[in-house]
Amino acid sequence: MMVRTRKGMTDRHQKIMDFIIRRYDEGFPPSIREIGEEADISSTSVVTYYLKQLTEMGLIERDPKFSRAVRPTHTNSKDLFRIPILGPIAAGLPIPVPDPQAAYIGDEINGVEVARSLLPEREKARELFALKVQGDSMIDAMINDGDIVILKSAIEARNGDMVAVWLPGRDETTLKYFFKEKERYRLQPANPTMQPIFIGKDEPLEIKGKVVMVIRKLETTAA
Amino acid sequence: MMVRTRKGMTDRHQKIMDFIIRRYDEGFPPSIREIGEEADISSTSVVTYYLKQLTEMGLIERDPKFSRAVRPTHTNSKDLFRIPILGPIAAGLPIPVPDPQAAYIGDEINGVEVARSLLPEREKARELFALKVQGDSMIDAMINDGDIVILKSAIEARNGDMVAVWLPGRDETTLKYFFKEKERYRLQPANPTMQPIFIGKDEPLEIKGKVVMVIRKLETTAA
DNA sequence: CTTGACACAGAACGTATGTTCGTGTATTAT
DNA sequence: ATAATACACGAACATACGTTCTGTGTCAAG
Repeated sequence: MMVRTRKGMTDRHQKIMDFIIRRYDEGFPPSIREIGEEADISSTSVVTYYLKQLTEMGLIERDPKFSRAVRPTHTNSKDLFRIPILGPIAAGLPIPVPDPQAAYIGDEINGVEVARSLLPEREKARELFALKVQGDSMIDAMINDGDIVILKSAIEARNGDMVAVWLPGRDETTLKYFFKEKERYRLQPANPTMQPIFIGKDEPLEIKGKVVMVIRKLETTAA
Repeated sequence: MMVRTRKGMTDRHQKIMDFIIRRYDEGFPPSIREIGEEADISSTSVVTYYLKQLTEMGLIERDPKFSRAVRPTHTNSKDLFRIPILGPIAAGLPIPVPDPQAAYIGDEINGVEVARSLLPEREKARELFALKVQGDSMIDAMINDGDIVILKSAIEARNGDMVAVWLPGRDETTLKYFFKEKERYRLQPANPTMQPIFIGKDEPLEIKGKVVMVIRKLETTAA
């Protein structure tokens, strides 16, 4: 005897889902009865029946500990990371890095907000920091004065990573693609018309972070 | 008889406020009794007494229509714009522009999420669109293959704006700083080592948008 | 000492809330 | 015809919930 198959995501599921998302965005989650009114369901047990299915589909979460505890599982309004801007990055300056002891609380002046969806998967906000480019010295990395560079803390890199590197022997900071060669490191500019830097393996080279993203804001004239 | 002055924002107000914000971020607003437990207040009427003051201070909002309807007045977690990526931008392609009739509903595949704080003030989401750079032809704009360019719809520009321009006479799209000169337009590359393009005022030139932001995501190798 | 406001407390109350139970119809494959 | 499941319903129930009411203690100023 074959079981009657469920219809999956029906219009009614969708209507309930939309309502839960809308109320979630408003900050006031709905009750079972309010969901029923929205979806033209007259019985609270039918609403519970649908909420159970939406839970099983992984679309909503409920918490039986308190009332009105129903929310969408995935939202895009909470996926906003605030990444601290630790300082400038320029050719002649050492690179600011995060202090692991410090807690960077949301600071309007020295931070940048980035949607989680723009960041690599599994990236944790606490591993990221930002630096603001000062001057034209990063042009070989196709990065302009004023750009914001978002990095992941790192002291090592793999071939092909773009890294922020401090070269103490040259008093120089640079952003380049990193490659290990047999006897040396090659730091390759993003601009293909420019020459790489070669660093002998006996020369000091301090990787401070891997670049995961660059943000460039352009000033537009007022309308 | 002088009125005894109220103490303003006390530790207890702050504790209640922090709890309301935390539960708001979790998507499950608290009840009066839960707030009381958090703030060591044994009476629901005292909680109501404090909530009334927080409301008067403009810090929270309540809705008597339903239970658990208390939320912070100001939050920054809703400031996330989803901007549609309309297609590619490359030198030899015409520029995709928004269809004013179409409604771009949140589409996971063809959109980019941007924090509102990164966008110019007064910018409305509906005026923005994004294009993905295809190929190396925008290098003179310091923009790489794969970068996402966010634009504001525009058919005119002011001096100094970076614009997306389609030149029908040359079958060419370009991103450059725009200047009006006496007899011609000058399209100035972002890279100062490169030469500008001059377009006579009798030549067709179609401005499609002003660049407000560029996002560059870098692939990092898996750890 | 008196007065008025602030801050706090508990009880009572009516309404809101979600779960559980029993019931019914429709669909599907055997 | 049968059995299993989907889909739908209303009622009952215990608990959750916010407001209102009444009361008390403290404090500052006259």
